Amino acid sequence: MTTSKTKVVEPRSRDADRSQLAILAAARDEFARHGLAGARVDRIATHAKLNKRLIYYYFTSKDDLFQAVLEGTYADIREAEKKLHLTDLEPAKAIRRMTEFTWEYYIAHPEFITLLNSENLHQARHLKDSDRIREMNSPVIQTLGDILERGRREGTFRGGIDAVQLYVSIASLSYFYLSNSHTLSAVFGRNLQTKKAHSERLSHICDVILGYVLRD
Amino acid sequence: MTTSKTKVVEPRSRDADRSQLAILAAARDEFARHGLAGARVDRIATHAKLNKRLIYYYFTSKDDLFQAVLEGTYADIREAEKKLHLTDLEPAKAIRRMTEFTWEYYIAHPEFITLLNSENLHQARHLKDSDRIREMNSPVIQTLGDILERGRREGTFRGGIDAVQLYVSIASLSYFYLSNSHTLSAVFGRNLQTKKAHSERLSHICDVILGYVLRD
DNA sequence: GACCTATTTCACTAAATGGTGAATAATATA
DNA sequence: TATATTATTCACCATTTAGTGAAATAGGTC
Repeated sequence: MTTSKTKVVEPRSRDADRSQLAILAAARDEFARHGLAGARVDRIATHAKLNKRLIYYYFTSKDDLFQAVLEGTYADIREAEKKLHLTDLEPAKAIRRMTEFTWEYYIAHPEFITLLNSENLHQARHLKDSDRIREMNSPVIQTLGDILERGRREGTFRGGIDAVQLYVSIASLSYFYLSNSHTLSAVFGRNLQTKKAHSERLSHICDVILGYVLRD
Repeated sequence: MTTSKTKVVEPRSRDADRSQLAILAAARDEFARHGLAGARVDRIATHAKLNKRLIYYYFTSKDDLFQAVLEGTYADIREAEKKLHLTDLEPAKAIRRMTEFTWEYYIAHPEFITLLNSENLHQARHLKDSDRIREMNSPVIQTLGDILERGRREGTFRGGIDAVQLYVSIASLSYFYLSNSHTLSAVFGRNLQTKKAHSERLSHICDVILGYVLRD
């Protein structure tokens, strides 16, 4: 219940949280577009509609800001992963669901890919420095292990599959295609970013993953 | 047969070809290490042991130099691909050979990965501008199509496999692992760059690809 | 040996860039 | 209402960076 004064409806002119979020959003976009070295702090300030000095007030340095952006990006994907209820599904369905989720997440969050590429160019320096990220261990590996075990007992899955290897492979097949779509499109002379190409790719990926996991 | 004068052993003090090659080598290293925006022209000059002005004399601009580096990088992999004689092998062996080649090429040429990542960050701008690269079409897709057809006729391969999709998948499984090994190692708390981890990965990749290609 | 041209060095610049000290204004607090 | 604190603006700087004009020099050619 707010008072009837008009002031209340208007956004506060000072709001530390809002400012930080605006900086983080603008920074995520800028780093995703241009990489760490190519990103411009001035441009981040402009897009956040805030004074550049504030960026240093809240985030100390360009590198620290990049780290904060990475932390947010990891927090987001971990959050999305938690909403997958793979345990409810039968093994083959669960693997398919997980594969489709991965594809769709990368499609919906292209900045995730370029940010990770940047971080790997820098040898995961910021990630290693971040306690927050290291504490956010993915629940997916554990779940995937359970599903594989379940499928093997049922007799539908082949045995001896390492959950980490499979997880990396599922990610690979989507990530590489989307990350390198520009060069691949140019080299193959065929646009890989159409709706049709996307659905063909996802279908192929599911065939590869299930073809591997399912017993002959 | 050279004369006995000591002078002959010493390198020529002026040699345009040698200078260009030295610049290209230093540039490839610098771009691979730091990306396009992070690369420093001064550093390239220092490492090439040549005056910076020469870089602009031969390559006009930083972007043009990057394009030249990309051209060289693509020329190299195309050259290596040509040496694969996949047609001599039976289908399953050929697919395995191709998969192992891809893995080993990326291992031996880590700069290939970071350069491609940079180029994709820039939406393949330089590649699209380069007639040289667009003329270098990979023979591998054609060969792969032939192998798939052969395997299907023999009855060992499943039908309906698209050569481009398969090619991309083979590349994906190696590329993603190596490109993202820093963040993956940190997240999983396990070093993915050991000799053992490498051989386990390659073995898994072959299982996935052959599991998909071979008929049940 | 003179001359020409391709190659290389030198000295320099304009603009951009990450970063900062200090003043100022809004808000919370007493 | 006075005061302390937090958030924001302003003006500024030292360096770095891609890029360049012009002079010098080496080596082949006549």
